Amino acid sequence: MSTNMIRAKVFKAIADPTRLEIIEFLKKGEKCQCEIHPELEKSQSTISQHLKILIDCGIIEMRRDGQKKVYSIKEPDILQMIELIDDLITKHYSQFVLT
Amino acid sequence: MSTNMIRAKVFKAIADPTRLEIIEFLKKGEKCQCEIHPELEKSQSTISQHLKILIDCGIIEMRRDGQKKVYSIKEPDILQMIELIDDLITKHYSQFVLT
DNA sequence: AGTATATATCGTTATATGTCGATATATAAC
DNA sequence: GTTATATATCGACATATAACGATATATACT
Repeated sequence: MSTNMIRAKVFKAIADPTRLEIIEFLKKGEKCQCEIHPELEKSQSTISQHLKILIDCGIIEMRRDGQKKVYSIKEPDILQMIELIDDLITKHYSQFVLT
Repeated sequence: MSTNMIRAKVFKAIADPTRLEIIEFLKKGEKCQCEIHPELEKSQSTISQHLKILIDCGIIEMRRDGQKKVYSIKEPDILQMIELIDDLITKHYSQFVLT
């Protein structure tokens, strides 16, 4: 698999509104899946699959806590990436206004 | 449109191997479309559409030069984001090796 | 062992995405 | 104006993705 295919896979893992919501929610601290899916108003099944995608590319991590599985941000650089995207969005939109 | 939907849209714009190849090619300097599609071995139609996506989210920009349209990286932060992704990939894979 | 809670997986569906060939449009050169 | 080159758009197709309900599995508690 080429470098850019791997890169694309990781970017794709981030490039979804629901997964970005999960990342934002985990900024508040570690959360179990049973807290995440009611918060985001998505089915348990859906959240389970999104969490798997984020784990598989190393963005979040999981530990068991009894019956629960508790998720947290593993790679804080992800937050920096979201800030960079926000900067880009701000610049792009302000340019739209100006032109 | 929610913040995370906009963020997702921009991340999606980056999250494609062909578009990442375009970005890499443009690191060498500005290029016209007629240089890009033979280099990447994709159809002119395909490259045209990818360039539009990158322009629409403000990652690259275009200027006309006679018959040609010349493209360049508008937002160098994109390169920093790719570096962050590469770090994440490196960490994730090395962890796999260790465990 | 039996029940309750939490999570994972399966099968299905709707929509989005990437790609191409064919064609349309735009600019330059003659 | 005609021709050549460069780019954009259209229509079609294959594949990927996101979502869900239903069901299976795993853990904890009696």
